[in-house]
Amino acid sequence: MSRALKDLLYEHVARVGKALSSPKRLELLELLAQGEKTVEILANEASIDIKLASAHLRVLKYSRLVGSRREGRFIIHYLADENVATLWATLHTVATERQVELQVALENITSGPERLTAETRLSLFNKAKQGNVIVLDVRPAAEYQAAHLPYARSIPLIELKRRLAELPKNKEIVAYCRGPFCLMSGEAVALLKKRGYKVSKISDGVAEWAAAGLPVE
Amino acid sequence: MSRALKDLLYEHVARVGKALSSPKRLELLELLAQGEKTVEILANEASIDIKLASAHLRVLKYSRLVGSRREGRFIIHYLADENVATLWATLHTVATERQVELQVALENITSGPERLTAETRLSLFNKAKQGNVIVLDVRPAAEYQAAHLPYARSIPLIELKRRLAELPKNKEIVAYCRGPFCLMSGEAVALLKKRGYKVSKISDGVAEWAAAGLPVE
DNA sequence: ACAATATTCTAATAATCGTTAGAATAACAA
DNA sequence: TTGTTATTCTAACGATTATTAGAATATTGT
Repeated sequence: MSRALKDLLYEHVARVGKALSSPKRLELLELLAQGEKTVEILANEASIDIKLASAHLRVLKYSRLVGSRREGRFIIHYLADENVATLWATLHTVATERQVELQVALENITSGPERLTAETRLSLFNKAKQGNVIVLDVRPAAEYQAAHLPYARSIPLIELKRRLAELPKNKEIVAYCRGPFCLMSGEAVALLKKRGYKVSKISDGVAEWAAAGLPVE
Repeated sequence: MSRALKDLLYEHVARVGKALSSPKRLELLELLAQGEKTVEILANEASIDIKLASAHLRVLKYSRLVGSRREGRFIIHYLADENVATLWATLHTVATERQVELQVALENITSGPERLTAETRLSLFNKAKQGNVIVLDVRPAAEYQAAHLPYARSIPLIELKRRLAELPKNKEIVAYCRGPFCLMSGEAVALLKKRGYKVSKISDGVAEWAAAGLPVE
């Protein structure tokens, strides 16, 4: 009967939904959207036990959102394709739009109500192209190498203090990191502002940027 | 500490993920994407008990994907906004792309490998505009009224057999229903083909059509 | 062959979720 | 007021999931 078929179809989609139903798994997905990683790195970044990270990755693999391959002694995990990053971006966008509590919580990170529009993104892209603004990627170097915003320059947050000389004080700087839930760009802005730089931040990461239809490098 | 804040943020997004983690809730979401409905209608369409539908709706309301209002004796449930329908479309698209099992199961519905492309949609839109093709909406009349594809004509599947005279045999007919998981357009095609009509179907529903950036009426 | 490393697999427990049945509520109709 | 209808709320059960600890596996280096 057709009911059994329908149930089967929704069952399969729900498998993906289940993968998205745990906070820790979402955090892992966001991390993987920055580039492929080992379990250890994922566990450290998400502040959880390696065994727990492995268990969550198993669910993500079962839903086919994440794949893995062995490389020597390490097992590398990665997003199955770019659409998975887009799904994550769509999900957190809808969540932010709909949940006032989430908006309130986000205000602790974003100084203003900085919802990026198509124009904001495009104008940033053009200013970066013409060299009128420095787009600053403060994520770890490996993530910058995997993918980054166009014309972006990499100075990881941990190295920022000792590499201040690389940044000019007269030019506008726009910092970004992993996405709207990442605190790194906020810390970078705080540091740079104290030192007198003209700096602001955007909430986009590469996933959000790409989901908006713009190119990444 | 920042870890607590991060946990809170992902927690809130996961609330939306949880809403998407049950097959029945997904089916309810798809039904609501066709237009607002009472619990009784939702329960009947999804083949579940009213109490169970009500319980699932409570989860959907908690995640803010669904809203409700009282109208006399009935309580009407509806999607919180169009982005929720887009989220559903994105979710089942990614699921279908990633899960071979789902693709196999879908082959029982779709005769061919009919992934709609931007060109397919646009060419259908233009042909419909010029009257070269009849776009046939076989969903219940109320859902057609809530929203339908541009230039579409409504003949609900139940009425199709007795309203055959309304359809010309020399013109191309393209049927659609609620989306890729809905069986109605398939049944309509089977019926019409047997009677000698030039008929095919598309897997899009209004949610998929709108998510692709095309207009609905 | 043997130890070390990175990670998964298995098992166990507590917490959460899906589902059902029965009581409660809110609007309407007699 | 009393009954009827549509729906939610509460309580309960078994099924599933998150998390942790310990054993097992695959690869590398000695």
